[in-house]
Amino acid sequence: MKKIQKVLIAEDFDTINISLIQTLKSLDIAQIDHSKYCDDALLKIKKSILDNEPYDLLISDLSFHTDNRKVEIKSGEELIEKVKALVPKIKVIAYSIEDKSFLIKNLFESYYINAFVHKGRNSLLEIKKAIAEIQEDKNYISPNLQHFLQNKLVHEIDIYDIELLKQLSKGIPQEKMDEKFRELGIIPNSKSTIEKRVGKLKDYFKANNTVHLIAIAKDLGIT
Amino acid sequence: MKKIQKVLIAEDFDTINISLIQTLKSLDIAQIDHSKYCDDALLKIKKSILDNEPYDLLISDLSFHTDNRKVEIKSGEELIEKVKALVPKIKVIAYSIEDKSFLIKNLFESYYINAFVHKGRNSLLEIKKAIAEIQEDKNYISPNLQHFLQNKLVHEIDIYDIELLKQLSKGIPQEKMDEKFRELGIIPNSKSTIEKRVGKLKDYFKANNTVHLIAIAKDLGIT
DNA sequence: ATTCAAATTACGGTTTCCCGTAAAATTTAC
DNA sequence: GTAAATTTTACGGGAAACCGTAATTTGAAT
Repeated sequence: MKKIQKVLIAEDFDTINISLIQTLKSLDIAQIDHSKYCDDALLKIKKSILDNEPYDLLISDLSFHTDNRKVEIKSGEELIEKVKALVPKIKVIAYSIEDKSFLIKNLFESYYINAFVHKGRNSLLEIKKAIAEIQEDKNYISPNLQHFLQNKLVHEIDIYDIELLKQLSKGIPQEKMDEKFRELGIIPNSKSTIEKRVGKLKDYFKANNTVHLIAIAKDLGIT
Repeated sequence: MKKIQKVLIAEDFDTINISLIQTLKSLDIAQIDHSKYCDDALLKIKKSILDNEPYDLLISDLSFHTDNRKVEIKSGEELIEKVKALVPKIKVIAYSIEDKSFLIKNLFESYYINAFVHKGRNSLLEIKKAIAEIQEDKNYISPNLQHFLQNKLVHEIDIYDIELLKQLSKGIPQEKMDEKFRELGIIPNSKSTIEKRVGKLKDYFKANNTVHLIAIAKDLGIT
């Protein structure tokens, strides 16, 4: 219930940075910093801890373009994970164009983000709303994506299924998946079981074939 | 060689609109309008012609989110095509996150855009440069994408390939693709050619199999 | 019109995928 | 501890994908 006074923005686009900063200023936030690279953002977070002036809020994009600069942290998810590990109390708004249900649900459930704001036509207004909600210790998600959170589908696939989909989308043929799973120490790993699981997933996602299945999984952000 | 005085921005994100407008103002551009929907943008263009005060420049995004509003024009490409047909003299800057070589090449070659600015960490500076170049009647393309224009590989992926990838990711099996293509009036459509094209794509994208291929295509945003 | 190159189509053989059934192993229930 | 149920594994046959080669058609050049 503490007022948010110190905010860090992690976002690579200059255009978006400018507007976000402007918006945050209009909310009378005392200190607003920004980084165009995840690595920079993490450094700022670390420094703020050493200075004993931690950030109250991180607003982070999820995808960052690569350029000639070598970076350690490539995605917003990684950044969020590391930041939350360092400063569990920090609030996080994911601010992204992504609209994959699995991905968003996972951000809330595994990374404990506090808000997901969908980049769009009125997202600045939503950023303001999200900050207001967070100050009340509530979570926020853009209205057009809210239905993702009560979507049961996501619960019914487990880590095994996700690993299977990931390996398939990395090009491991179903035929060789038993070897791969043995290599990774995943059980069960017989050809037959793997075959059946793939079949179940196709059934579940109403996919005509494995190619279709992977296309669907990609759309949902599972892989 | 005429100074650009009247500009229309077509861009759905509020954040980006604000920054673009701010940047254009700093260039002393007399009139700056913007639309969050392509349809609106086209209407503004039409009105400007009727008023005999046509726009000198259109800065357009390529992809627009759909929301509950019903729209006629769904993409920046369509908008650009229609606008250039109405006002051949108008200059166009495509301002997008896209970095697909075939797409960009096609914008210059088929739609005669005058600049392609890649949304990124310093894109506002690039917008300024692009406008300066356009006023000298030159074209502009973001430095990190310049190699696309002389890249021969670009020719190796065309609309046919993209359609093929789309149908595969929609669940049409390769085996039945010949029927589907005949249905869609796409030629060539023999099993053999389709098989060879899929093979070429796998080769090109270094995919182990079709499942892998579609995963890669999804990641690249081709489908 | 003729020739030549390139693109398209046809086709056969091999591998992988797909689907059902049944045996073996593991878990659950009592 | 045993029986039943569930899960895992094995296997066989048909379908689709994969791969090379060769025949045919198309298109461009002259």
